Parts: sequence; C-alpha cells; structure tokens
Amino acid sequence: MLELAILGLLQETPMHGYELRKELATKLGTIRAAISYGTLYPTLKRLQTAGWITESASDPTMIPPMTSKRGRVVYKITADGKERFADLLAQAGPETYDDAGFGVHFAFFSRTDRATRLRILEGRRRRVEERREGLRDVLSRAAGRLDAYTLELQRHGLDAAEREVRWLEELITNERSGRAPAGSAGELDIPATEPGESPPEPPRPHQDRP
Amino acid sequence: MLELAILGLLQETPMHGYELRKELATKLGTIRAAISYGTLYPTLKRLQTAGWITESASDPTMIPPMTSKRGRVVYKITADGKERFADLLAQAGPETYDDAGFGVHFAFFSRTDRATRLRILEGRRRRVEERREGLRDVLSRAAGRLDAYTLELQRHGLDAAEREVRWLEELITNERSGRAPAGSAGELDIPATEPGESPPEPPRPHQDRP
DNA sequence: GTAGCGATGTATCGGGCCGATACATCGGGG
DNA sequence: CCCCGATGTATCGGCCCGATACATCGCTAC
Repeated sequence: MLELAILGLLQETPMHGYELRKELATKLGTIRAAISYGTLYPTLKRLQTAGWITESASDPTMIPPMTSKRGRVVYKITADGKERFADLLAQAGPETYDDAGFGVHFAFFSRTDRATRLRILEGRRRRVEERREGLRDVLSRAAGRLDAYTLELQRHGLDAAEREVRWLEELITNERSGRAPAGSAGELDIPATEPGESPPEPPRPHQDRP
Repeated sequence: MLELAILGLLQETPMHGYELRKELATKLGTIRAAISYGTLYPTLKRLQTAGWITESASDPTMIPPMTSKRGRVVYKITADGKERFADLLAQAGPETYDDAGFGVHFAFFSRTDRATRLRILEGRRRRVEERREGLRDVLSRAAGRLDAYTLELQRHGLDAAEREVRWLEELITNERSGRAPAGSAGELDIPATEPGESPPEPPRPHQDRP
C-alpha cells in the first residue's frame, strides 16, 4: 500500500524522506495520521533494492548553507518505477478495497482511467455493503445478547457504512456521466507526466456545477 | 489491544480459539473485520506465558462423539488475568484513543466505571477534533495544491470526523446525566463483577433515531 | 555569546498483526 | 462413497508501528 503511495508522490517530484512523510500525511490524512519512519525508511530501501527508485545525495533546493556533514537523501523514481506504479494503480486485489487500500487508490484517481475508477468504486461499494449487512444482522439477530454500549457501537458503525455506500453511489453516478468529483474548488491540475507518457486521462469532459 | 479484547471475552465464559474469533468478530465488527489466526494463536500463547489465561484440553460442550484425536483447546481466564483486564480497562495511554483502541474500550464500557468512561470519551473526542482541524487546514490552505479526487477524499473524511465528534458529544452528555447509551434493545446484562465493585449502569431513558 | 529549543533530517529495533498456507475432523448432500 | 463446507489448531514471512538514538539548523532568551 505504502509502495503505491510513495511511487505516486515521487512521480510528481523527487523528494527526501522527511518531505515525503509530510506529503503523505496531507494527501492521505484521512487514511493514516502520519507514516512512521520505522515504516518509511525500510520501505524506501525495499523500493530501491527492487529498482523502482534511486537514491541521490544532497539536495539542490538547499543551495546556500548546509555544510553537508550528513546530507539529506533525495529519492527519485525510475522508469521501471513508473511502470510499477501504473501496474499497481490499475490492478485490483482484495486489499484494494479495505480502508487503507481504497484510500490510497482513490487519492490517485486523477492518474487513473475512468474504467479502473469505476471498477474500484464498485468493488469498494460491494465491500462496504457486505460490512453493512453484517452489522444489520448483528443488530437484529444478536441484539439481546449484547450490552447497550456494544450495540451503540454497532449502530454507529452501521450508520457510517450506510453513509459511505451513499457517498460511493454518488461518485459512481458522477463517473458514469463523466463528471469530476463534485467539489467546491479543485482545478483539473497536475500535469506531472511529460507529454507523451501515458494514454490515460480521457478528454476530461469538463465539469459542470453541482 | 487484542489482549484486552480476549481477556474481556474470556471473562464472560471460557472458549476455544475458533469461538473466540467469532465472538471477537461480532463484538468488534465495527473495528476490525475478523481477527487473523496468525494473530490470535500467538496472542493466546503470549497471554498464557504471562499467566493471564490457562489452557485446558477438550471441551465438555461436545459431549457425545468427538473421538478426540486432536481435541479443541479451551482457554480460561485466571485471577491474575482478571486483574490485568481491570488495569487495561481503566488505564488510558495514547493508543486508547485511536480507532482500534477506542473501539475495544468502548465495547467493554458496561464493565467500566463512569469516571473512566467519561475520561475515555473526552480523550477520544480531543483526538478526533485534532484530526478534524488538520483536515480543515488542508482543505482551506492547500486546496489549490491538490486534485479534485484528493480533495473529495478529505471532504469525506472531514464529514466523518465532524459526525463522530457530534456522536461523542451526545454520549458524553448522556454519561454526565447518568444515562446509558440510548439503545433500542439491550438488557442491563452482564453482572460479571462481584457485588460491591462498581456503581455503573444507571437506568435507561430513551432517545429516538431518524 | 551561548544555551536551550523546536523543526528538520536519517536510521534501527522489537513487537503486533496480517494473509497465506497446511493439516485434521465432522456432518451432510449428491 | 466421496467431496465439500464448517469447525478447529497452528506456523511463517512480511508489513507497519512506536520508541529510541543521533545530528544539524535557525531562533529566542538570558
């Protein structure tokens, strides 16, 4: 999961670990509060070993001071890494539909073609619906067996599940009719890839108002 | 976290692993789908080593057949284990306020005294409020920097956070005025603690839902 | 000036939890 | 009679986390 997120961010611009962590935190703030360094650095090492990213010392953005005793390490995505990123984005395993997996995929939807977006949204919807049904079962069948607080917890969970299904339904409808999310702001932004890199991102059929 | 949940369930009645997993799934269905055996069995071993639970072979509920080649293993909580459970229930570290930690604690609120309940609810509220503020910041300050999908994700997360704060607020109010959750069903059940232990579980008024 | 402090920055270690996998028994339906 | 799905116990590799350690930079306070 982290792999996908890191590759995605490095595709926009090279970064060092600390920066990466902050970007991760704002981009995936809904999913996980902040990635631990105990996760980040080993993962970066792993990606490097696999050849998806490369490490280059000292950073040009820090021009004047920085006597560089121990320079920061800047990570950059490779061609193989970009390929890997595209693969991860498009392919959907079961882990694509849990909270974390879905969140990461969704966060990079602007780099995903519409067919894949729909596939993922529908997969996620199915997942949440199953969860919702499970909770309904518990609340109807096992109601007498559980104490008031446990029941309240289930009720709150059920409410959240129902709400998410509705949210997903709305997103799916929008996708089908060729609209961007909905949003109050949000430019079409992020060119990121050089011209002539990937076929995705269909004509971008504008977006009309809510 | 799992430790607390297992101790809590075994306090009600002895069980074997498979059963434990199912109970865990229904009681904590909102928190984690189903606990993995790769987690459960090592944890049970750990609890056993620590002396909180004991393992006894073959199960009386399976009276007639069961030629018992490899009997099921029934786990039972010890006196030390009950003490440990009480400690874990009352003490609140930072991990008590994340999604999983809070969920488990809340699920055992009927075994917790009111003061602790309030402390935990307020701690959780603070946590969720921080998260909410973080999301608001991103949405106002970094809005132009993020694509439409990422923004939509943040918006949805913000909505969920606001909703949870309201939910917690309601629960806190109820606690202060000496009411149980709200519930549609759910007996006062589970004596569990010997008489003369805690004052909790006051009467239960009502409150409707939409 | 210098001492502390908070932000920036890289890195490791022990441990919890997960998914995949293996293996074994039991009741029932085809 | 045989296979299948539910019941049941158990291990292994691997991801990810929190705690910890260490070093530099720019700022404020004394």
